[in-house]
Order: sequence, then C-alpha cells, then structure tokens
Amino acid sequence: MDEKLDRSRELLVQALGRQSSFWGLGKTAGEIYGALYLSPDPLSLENVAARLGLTKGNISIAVRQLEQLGMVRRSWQRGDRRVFFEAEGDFWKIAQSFLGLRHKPEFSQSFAMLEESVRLAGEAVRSAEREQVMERLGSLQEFYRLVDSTVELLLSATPEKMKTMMEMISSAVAGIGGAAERKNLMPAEK
Amino acid sequence: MDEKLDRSRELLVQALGRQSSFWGLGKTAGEIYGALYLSPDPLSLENVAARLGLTKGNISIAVRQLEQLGMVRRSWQRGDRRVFFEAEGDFWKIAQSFLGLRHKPEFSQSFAMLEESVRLAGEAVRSAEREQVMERLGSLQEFYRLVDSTVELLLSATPEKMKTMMEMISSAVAGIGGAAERKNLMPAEK
DNA sequence: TAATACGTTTAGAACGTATTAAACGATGTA
DNA sequence: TACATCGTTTAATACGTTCTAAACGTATTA
Repeated sequence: MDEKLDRSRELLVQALGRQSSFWGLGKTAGEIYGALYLSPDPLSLENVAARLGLTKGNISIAVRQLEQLGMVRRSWQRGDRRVFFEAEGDFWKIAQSFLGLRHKPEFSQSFAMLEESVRLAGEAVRSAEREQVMERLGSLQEFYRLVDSTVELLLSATPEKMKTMMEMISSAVAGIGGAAERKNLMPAEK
Repeated sequence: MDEKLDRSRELLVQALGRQSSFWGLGKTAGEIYGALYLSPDPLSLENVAARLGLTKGNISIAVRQLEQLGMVRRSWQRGDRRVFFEAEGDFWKIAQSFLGLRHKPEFSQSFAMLEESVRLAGEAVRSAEREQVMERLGSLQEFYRLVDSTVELLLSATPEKMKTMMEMISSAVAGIGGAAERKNLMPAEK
C-alpha cells in the first residue's frame, strides 16, 4: 500500500530524466540517477534495469557516464559479486564537476577558436571591414572572459562555498536587481 | 587578398556553431548567427544560405528560432522585397532571453514535477522508507529553490546590471573562493 | 571441470532531428 | 496577363544517437 510512494518516486525519476536530457546527458542517465537517489540502499545493475524497464547493457553504459561525472559511485558487498550503485547526494558537487568536465572543455575549445580568429583578423590587410570584424570579435572576447572568470571562480570554490556564494547572490536582489522584489520573485524561505 | 579575414570569419562561425549545438540550438543556428554577427550589413536569406552552403528552407527555419530568442532581427530595404537579417550584438541580452525562454520553462516543469512528487510522498503511509525519500526530495527542493532564485535574479536585472553583477562576482575571488588566486586562475585584465 | 551468474561489448534496429528538394503562395515587374 | 523573384511549407531523405538482443569474458559455485 505504498503505491503513493512509488508514484512519488516515478515522478521524480521522470523529472530528472527530463532535466538530464535537457542538459545533454541522455534521458536514461537522469532516470538512473533518480532511481538511485531515492533508493535507501545501493542498487544492482539488473535491479536498476528492471525498475526502468531497460536492458543491462544500456544501464552499464549510462552508469559509466554518471560515474565519470561523479554523480554515481559503485560499491560492493561481501559475498556478493554483483556491483551496486549509489547516487552522490551533494548537488553542488555534481554541479561543479558537470561544469568542469562538460562545460569548461567545450567552452575552452570555442574560446581558443575565437582567439585564433582574432589573430587571423589582426593579420588581414587594414580595411574598414577588418575594423568592423575586430571590434565585434573584441566584444565577444570580453564576454567570454567574464563568463570564464565566473566559471573558474565556481570551480575553484568548495561546494560549500559555492552554495554560500549562490545564497549571497540570491539575497542580494534589493541592492542590485531592483526589479526582483517588485515582481514578487524570490519569496523568502518558508 | 582578404583571405585572412575570411578565414577569421569562418573560424568564428565554426566556434559559434559548436557552442550553439552544445547549448541545444542546432549547429546551423549558431553558424547563421556567427555569419550575421560579423557581417557589416544585414544579409538576405539566400546570401546566408550561400555562405554556409545550406538551403533557403533550412535557413528560413533556423532563423526563426534565432528571432524568437532575440538573437537575430529582420529588416527591410526600400524597393527590395527581400528580407534581411542582422545579429543582436549584446550578449547579455541574448544570455538573458536564452535563460528565460529556454532554461526557465524546462526548469519550472521539472520543479513542478518535483513538488508533486513531494506531495505524493507526503500522502504515503508513514514508514522509514518514506522518511528517506522525503528527506532526499527535500534536499533536492532546496537546491532547486536556490538555483531558481539566482535565475530569477538574473532575469529581473537589466543586461547592464547583469554584466555588472558578473563582474562583481568575478572579482570577488579573494574574499570567497580562496583557492582561485592560488591556482593562478582569473588573471587580471590584460 | 562443468555450470551458473555476473558485467561488458557489439552489431543492428528504432527513433528523433536536421537537411534537402520541390511545390506553393504571395508580391512585384514586363 | 504572364513572368520572375521572394520566403515558407512539406514530404522525403540522410544522419546521428539511443536502445536492444545476443555474444562474450570472467569470476564463482558445485
């Protein structure tokens, strides 16, 4: 008679599957994470597969992604040669490793290309058009640099500090945003 | 003899195509934006298609996305019934509308599902397992709320304020991060 | 050793998305 | 009116990704 609890679980699994897919991990990865996150104890590969109605092979691959991102750990139990998985519960840790492992490299790649682009433009013959291009490339670079600084900041802080930072930012509305409280956004913790 | 300038352009187009794809817009959308961004004047549909080696129909669809995200505007010229496109140059504006139009709705959807999940768990029969679930759902909710506040803050600020905010954050390393300058991250503006 | 229970790998099927080519409607021009 | 030039829509195709089913290798048990 814990049908309600099952539906609760199922809904969260779907929610995380959705988010996961949105952020470029597969839907499955998010669902796996969700299942593990709500399970009282670690789950075996087959168990996860059964819950989500997927194949072992499928889970095997997806779970590796999750491990690499630090979202899932594997564990063992004496006298049982199965592998068990459990979810990392600290979302700040996860956000950080995701930022560092997924976004940062992709970002750096584009940034490098932008720099090369700037270099090439600098080597082109002087012309009004070249100035146009260089100016625009310059703005883009400035933007990139600022985003990059922020990313680095987030990456260099401990998860705890990261959380604190976000809290500071979130409560700084009055001083900076000015419109947030007028719109009745950001309600106080209830 | 502005081959260098062409290569510079091409490289930026590729960089933005890459980023665009990474962020869930098509590669094409980013490439279109890049082409427009570096062009001194607005480009016609066919012109863009020719530059990127794609079809009119393709561009027509992709450019609509970009318009909806506020990344591209269309313009006209007297005595010419062609439509021209030009890129929005303010990245803060773009980041904001992207956050609001793409991320926020998706985020809200998952958040609503999470809340429903919490509700269901609350209705389940009391048990150790239910407490487990509710506690985890609670942490997740807390995380979501904090992220949500931050998003709302960013959305409610003007692009200019948003930029200022980021600058403040980026220069606040010493006080908060503590590790960033040790790691020689965040070099000063050169 | 043989048999069983795992997790992983692989080739192929299924699926969704991006792209094309062609048709279409609308708008201007001879 | 006939014709040409646009942008858009549509049906078909190409492409990449995800998932499955089966084979495989390894470790454990009898």
